[in-house]
Amino acid sequence: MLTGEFKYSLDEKGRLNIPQRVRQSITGNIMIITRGIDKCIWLFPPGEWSSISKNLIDSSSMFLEKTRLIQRRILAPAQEIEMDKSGRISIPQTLREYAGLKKDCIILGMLKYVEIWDEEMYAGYWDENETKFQDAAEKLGDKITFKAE
Amino acid sequence: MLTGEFKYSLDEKGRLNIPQRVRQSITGNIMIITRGIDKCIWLFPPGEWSSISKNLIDSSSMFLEKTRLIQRRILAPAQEIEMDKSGRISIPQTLREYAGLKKDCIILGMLKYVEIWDEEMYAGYWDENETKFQDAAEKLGDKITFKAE
DNA sequence: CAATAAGTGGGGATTAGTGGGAAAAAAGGA
DNA sequence: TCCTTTTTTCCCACTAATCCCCACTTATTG
Repeated sequence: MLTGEFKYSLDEKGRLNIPQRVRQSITGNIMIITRGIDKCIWLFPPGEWSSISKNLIDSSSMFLEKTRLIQRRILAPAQEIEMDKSGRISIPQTLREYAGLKKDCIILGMLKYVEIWDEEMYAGYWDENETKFQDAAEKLGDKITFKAE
Repeated sequence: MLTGEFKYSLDEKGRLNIPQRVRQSITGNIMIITRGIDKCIWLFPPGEWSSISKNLIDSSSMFLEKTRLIQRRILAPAQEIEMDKSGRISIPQTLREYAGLKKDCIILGMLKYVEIWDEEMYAGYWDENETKFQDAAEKLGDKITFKAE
């Protein structure tokens, strides 16, 4: 899956175009859509999803609280969706509400999956988290450097 | 059983539609309905229910308190219900009260079973548990990663 | 600037979901 | 017991959502 940050709009019928650059790295026209962590939607190619969901299911009994939390939040909202011939998806209503999608959306290619944000929510996310990001970056400082050549 | 998160309303006659996506993964039109853990209702396909209920009964003696708790809470309230021709169910009154169902309901496909929540109660559940979920997710961080290639 | 690729909009058919009337069954009362 | 009243079930009709397809517009490339 490629990376990239794109801006597209939901049309009148609630369809969202997936950029060609992202689509070309997916085989077939099926994706798995689910709630992300933070107020965004996650889109997985079927293969990636099955390995993730298998990990989530493996350690699961409905009688454990932790299992129910994970299942309800990540696993349950997952649905297979199809991209139409021109590469658009329809986002299920509950997910649209969760992510607060109105019209303008930001689509993020995350190598193995895709995130969909409402544009304003995404701006809000960075307003709140820029500092945390700076800290996280600081901690990477020791590990990640350009090697002298 | 498929996953998916859906929003439907109880109608005037107290009927609730089960989404086509969920129905199509069930053979026949019979389901077992019972109290769930947390303020929701559980719906099982007959096959799943018989293995769960057998587990609950087998590993238990009525002389143990813990058994009686589980039996009264999960096993006893269970009833068979039928879906009508357009795929709706009528939810028994005691269960409706337990889950606080008013009008708008959230239906969660949980792979092996289905959960039914009152919409507001479900929102409340996440208000209370979002932090617990974030912790649980954070702990999964070690286990669930994309393998370097 | 022409040719091709990518993205957008919308009409019409089909399916899913909703509401409600009428028949059947159950409950209640004299 | 028999009649009335209420509840449940069954079915049909209407509405809304989804899907499928095609055509138009915009962007990209040589």
